[in-house]
Amino acid sequence: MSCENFFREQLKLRGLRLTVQRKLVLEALHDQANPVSAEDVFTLIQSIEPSLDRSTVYRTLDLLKEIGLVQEIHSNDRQNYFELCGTRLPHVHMVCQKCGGIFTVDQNVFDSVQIILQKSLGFEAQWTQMTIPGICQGCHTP
Amino acid sequence: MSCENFFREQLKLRGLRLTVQRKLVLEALHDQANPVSAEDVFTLIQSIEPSLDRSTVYRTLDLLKEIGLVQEIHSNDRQNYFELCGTRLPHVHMVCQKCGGIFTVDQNVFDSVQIILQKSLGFEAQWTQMTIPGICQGCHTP
DNA sequence: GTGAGTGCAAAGCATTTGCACCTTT
DNA sequence: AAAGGTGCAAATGCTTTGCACTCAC
Repeated sequence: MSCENFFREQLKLRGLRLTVQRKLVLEALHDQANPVSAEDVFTLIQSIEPSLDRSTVYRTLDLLKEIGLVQEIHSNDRQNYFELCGTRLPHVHMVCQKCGGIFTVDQNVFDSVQIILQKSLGFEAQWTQMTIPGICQGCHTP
Repeated sequence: MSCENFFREQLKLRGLRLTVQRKLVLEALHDQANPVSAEDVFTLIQSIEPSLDRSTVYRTLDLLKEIGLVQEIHSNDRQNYFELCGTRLPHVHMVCQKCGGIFTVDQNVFDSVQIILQKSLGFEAQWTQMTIPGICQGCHTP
């Protein structure tokens, strides 16, 4: 797992340590196809290491974010989601407001809008860090 | 104030009532140039009507959202923001991840992307219900 | 051995809810 | 009079924090 080596390296760089808990969080994220909430990560690890605490999950997600291994996705439901980055090309998430289904599109779909925002406002949009709400095909015609 | 008439009309349509509190919330929003948090609304009204409760603010904002007079903006700080939108065309919000500044663009900027998502995935995106994270001009070159 | 990291419990904070009383219609 | 609306207080849910103990280095 190249992620883990990179993580270890970055930790050493900062005088931090690679613990069992940190490995578990990284692994849990690595196994997911879709973004997961902190609670999801917590639950996933529960079965392997029941003693792990929620606060450790939060602290580790924060750390991973800082290092740049993890992206936080701001959703419109209360909680935020996390995703290991680097495994795929940058992509944008959509969430169906009815069924909760998650869909993705390639970031380049937004290239034209990106340029408009850039030129008109000087705003550099970060598409990969958000979730587009909407209604999916299945829920649209029930 | 045409907002209030529209509000009154929509309330009647649903068998709901126009109360002093609801008028105050609408008024408070009407006076703001920029989006405000629920707490802001609460504070603004405090000086006029100190007995008004936070929960009433939340309930009223919810109601106004449902009616379509108010748009909710999901920011990156903890709290969300609200904005009266009956007076303008539907618009999309952007939040600077550094300074927290809120910017807006007209919804039609997204027309082309809307069609792409629609045709390729059958996904009907709801642009006005999301917030685009990014870096604003001011924070980009400090 | 030393300081970073953890679990635990408690605190924060924005928001929501249950309920008895009040007010609009 | 009836039903919707409000204030109050308590609860909720996600997240953060303080602290003493533990463990990676």
